[in-house]
Amino acid sequence: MRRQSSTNNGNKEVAGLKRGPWTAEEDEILTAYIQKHGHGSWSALPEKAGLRRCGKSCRLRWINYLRPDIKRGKFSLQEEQTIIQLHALLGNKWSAMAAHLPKRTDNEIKNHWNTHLKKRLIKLGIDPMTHKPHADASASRPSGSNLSHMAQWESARLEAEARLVRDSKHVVPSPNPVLQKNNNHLTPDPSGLSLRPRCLDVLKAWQGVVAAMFSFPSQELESPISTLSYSAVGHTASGYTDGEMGFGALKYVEKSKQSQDIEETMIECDIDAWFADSFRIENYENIDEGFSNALALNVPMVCDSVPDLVNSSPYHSSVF
DNA sequence: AAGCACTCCAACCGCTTGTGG
DNA sequence: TCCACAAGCGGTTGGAGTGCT
Repeated sequence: MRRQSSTNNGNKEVAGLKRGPWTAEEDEILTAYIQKHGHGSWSALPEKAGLRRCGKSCRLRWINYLRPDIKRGKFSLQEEQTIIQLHALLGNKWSAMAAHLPKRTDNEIKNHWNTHLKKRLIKLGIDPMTHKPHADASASRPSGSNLSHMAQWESARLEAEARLVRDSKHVVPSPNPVLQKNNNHLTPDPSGLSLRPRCLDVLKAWQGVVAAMFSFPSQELESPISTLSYSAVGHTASGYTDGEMGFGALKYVEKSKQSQDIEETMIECDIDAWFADSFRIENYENIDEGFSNALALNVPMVCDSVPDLVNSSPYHSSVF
């Protein structure tokens, strides 16, 4: 099943090192060793643990498969929504996205994007890279206006990433020795057990922008498949009254459990409808500009405020 | 049942980045 | 500053699984 390079013999051994699929026995050995000793130096681990694998392979196996805090299986609707939002903001920064999706690995998110979400967007005529309708992209020569928006967007993104890098250097050292060495990285700790890195609060900015875009009456917002209904609250024409980029300007009201259950079933059956509903063409042109503005307004970039996007508040965004 | 086409994802590779001497 | 090594990251792909004819 596994990839075979031209320089090896598939699942056979090269220089005494085994490659290819992991056996249950190998998994057991690796898991037992890490649980007892921690991974320490990955390059030294295989020999210490008695595995005939390279350290890199052990690391990948642990991070992407064996870690006890990994959630496996089907992605929920909320998770998919989050991934799409994050991808629109971050691009192919899978590890950064994984930091916002608890218990999901960058590899898993990447795979899900490439095999499911990307295809659905394409199917709906949305460019998965720009997150804009293909009607715009198909022109292949963006208008001056679009170029301007794209430039603003990219500029804002680069600025945000630079800020992220700066902020990440001030992470409080973790008491976990495993974390200390890597505490200035964007990714979760290698053992994947505790650290949620300081990270860009991009989603909050995004949600603020989206909230601003969808300031029309609630019935227009409501997706036929949404599990929530929204109502504009405290949102004035001149700005936001709650002091947080309009993020709190929309309140969502949970429907009855019964109707929620029914609609969750509908979601399973009509995911494409959700996509279509989520990407209203008429509003798309404003997203990039709005996000730039959000950054210009100095939206607080405190990661801790979004510690757990999926679990803490499933439906932040009025888009979704 | 057999053959084919397609999907999905675990695992690899190569490059980049961080760290220590 | 330079170099070597380790770790992290994103892109890619082989092959098992599944569905269709």
